[in-house]
Amino acid sequence: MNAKGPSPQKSEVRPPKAEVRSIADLARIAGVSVSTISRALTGKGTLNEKTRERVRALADEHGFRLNVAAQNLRLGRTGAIGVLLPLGHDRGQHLSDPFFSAMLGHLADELAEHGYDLLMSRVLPGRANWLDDFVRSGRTDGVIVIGQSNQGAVLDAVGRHYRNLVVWGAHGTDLPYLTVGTDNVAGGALAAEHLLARGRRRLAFFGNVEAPEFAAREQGFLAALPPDLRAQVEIVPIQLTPESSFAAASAYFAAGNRPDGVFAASDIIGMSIVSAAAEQGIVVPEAMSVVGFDDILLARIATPPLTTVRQDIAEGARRLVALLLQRIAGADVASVLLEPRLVERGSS
Amino acid sequence: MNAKGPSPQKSEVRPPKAEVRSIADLARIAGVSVSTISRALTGKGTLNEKTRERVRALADEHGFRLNVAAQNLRLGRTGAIGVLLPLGHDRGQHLSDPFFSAMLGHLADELAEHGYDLLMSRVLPGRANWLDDFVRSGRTDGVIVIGQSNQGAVLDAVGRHYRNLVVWGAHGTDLPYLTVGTDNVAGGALAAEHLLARGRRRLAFFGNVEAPEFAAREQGFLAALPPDLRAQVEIVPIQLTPESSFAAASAYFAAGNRPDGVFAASDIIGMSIVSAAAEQGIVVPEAMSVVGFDDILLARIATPPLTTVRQDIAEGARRLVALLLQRIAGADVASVLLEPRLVERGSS
DNA sequence: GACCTCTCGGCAAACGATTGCAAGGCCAAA
DNA sequence: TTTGGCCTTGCAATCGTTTGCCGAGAGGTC
Repeated sequence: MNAKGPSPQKSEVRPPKAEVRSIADLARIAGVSVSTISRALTGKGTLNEKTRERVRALADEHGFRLNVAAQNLRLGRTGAIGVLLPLGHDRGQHLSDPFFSAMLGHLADELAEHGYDLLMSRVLPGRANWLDDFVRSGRTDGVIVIGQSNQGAVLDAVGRHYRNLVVWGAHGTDLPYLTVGTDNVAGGALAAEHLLARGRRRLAFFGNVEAPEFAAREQGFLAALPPDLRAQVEIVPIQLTPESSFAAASAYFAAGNRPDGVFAASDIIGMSIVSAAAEQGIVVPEAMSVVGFDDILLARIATPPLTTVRQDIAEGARRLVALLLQRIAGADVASVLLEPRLVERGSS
Repeated sequence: MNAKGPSPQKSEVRPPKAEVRSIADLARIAGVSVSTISRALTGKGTLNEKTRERVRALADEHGFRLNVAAQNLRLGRTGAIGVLLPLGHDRGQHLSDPFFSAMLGHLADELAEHGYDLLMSRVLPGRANWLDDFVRSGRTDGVIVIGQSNQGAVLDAVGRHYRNLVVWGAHGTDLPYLTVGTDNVAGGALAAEHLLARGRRRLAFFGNVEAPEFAAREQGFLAALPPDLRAQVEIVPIQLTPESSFAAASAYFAAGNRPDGVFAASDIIGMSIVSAAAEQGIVVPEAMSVVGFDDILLARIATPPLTTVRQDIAEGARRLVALLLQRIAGADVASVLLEPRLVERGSS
């Protein structure tokens, strides 16, 4: 149990001396009024430096911290930002995709840096009011939705009367809410150009085009192909979970389909394809090139390492938070479109 | 933008009629007192059914929802559970492991099912008081810590005076806090037995033994080996991130080491090893068997699919939440130890 | 018609903080 | 000694709910 890494530094963790639950309790002990305590602990207002020090020491001694809930109620804010993941018809579906969890991690860091808590909520299916309900409950000062999924209508409706809403996803025209997202059309084009440059001609696209993000990737992919090839591209509808995408890919190859170049709408789908292909004796990259999308951390340690269209998740998270906080502050801000980048690895 | 999947069902999302911010506003409009509004909307207390319906309709009409913050303040609770991930000296480190994100997703579901929000917080390194501070701020009704990491001392100190604390991790004796975790020693033994059964004799363990979870896996692994083999096992210290584990594995193989059986302390490490081995021309599973730990979703779609010691994450999340809520309710509960299971796949 | 019993809904005090306003203390200048 | 000004700190209202207590009617019975 000996700490070897980051070890305890500042002060010791110690048990409280007496039960001090509110500033009123502390005021009694200190022999001052509650306002003095408040001013001492928040640092707001003017107060004699000695008094402030004395109160702070006393608070420390009793292990007292201001109650954030009460503070927030009084200040008319919550100090928390909601992060919502729509489309969870399968438990764990979205979070199973490392892209989402990476995004979540970066959002947590970024929000923490700005003093906000991150209130996470998976959205259960079927409730049309999920977003409206969440917003109205007043639990957070703003909302970040990761992925438009097929919930465009809901986002539109809420975005029209609720301003503190930022969505990760495709950049539509005239959306009533802010978006931050990768240029999926450009990303699809990158994949197409790369497969063409590798001499691939029998092409396939694997992805679920119900979601606007994926639809844009497909569209960009097709648009960048010469017309004769474009007409022959096979579109394989596929779900996001590893199991179902693996199963679909297996079935596809087992049916005798033999494309020589595949663009997968996500890295997870890409890895499923590689794995399914291997089982059918199709060797990647010799017999078939596979290009993914996202550049999740695991893409590098896949076997073979996955060529992919990289989205800068960290930058995305930074922009999402920045935009939202500016909007909360009342600033006038615009949506952001990030440029994707092709990362060539062993799978193509 | 046409919704195809779960489509809007119940009521329409609509803008509010007038500015109704508090039950006082609504009371004025309805011509009743605030208590009546409260009773109508919460369903608590007795109220004429007709009045209740009338108030509810009016609230709906104006898009009014009770302010959760105020409600919680009054009720002396927060309605939120904190989920903390310690040891984040590398941004995104822990969340990059699908194990953590899967756990997080299941926790979110499980908590939502019990009416709690999930307040997520990555813990920044170096602050010895991180947990104490968080607990004292009163932002949540309870805390779930995912992974003991090297923070045993901190957990001990806080656990002694704060009861609503549950930790995912190793099951120590006489810990002052509740734990839910897999029997890591048994898991290590499963891996050892499996490698022995495959006829492997030149064994290696890859993992970071600073964390008690991993140390227990190593210990169980070693204990299950015959003494002569045990003495020859190579212990390769390795970090959790994909990049660093891949780099370490690469260096290890490049140095000419050629074990024929490897036990990796996590699936991510296992996949890194397979990938690094492939680069050096070591064929898995023919020349070397690899066994991972966790059974993350991706283990199935790895190439080759990864043999691994499965932890039941969903069950773990369920137990974590159940234990915490029982404890919050004042019940007397005990820590839980889950049995791991070996899942044989192509990598061994 | 008087009295009792219910049922319904209003009053007001909490929950734990923040903050505008003003009172009191202190010091220096007159 | 008086007065004015500044610095420090206290008073009390407020944020939006919940809920114990109690009064006012309604309805029933004799």
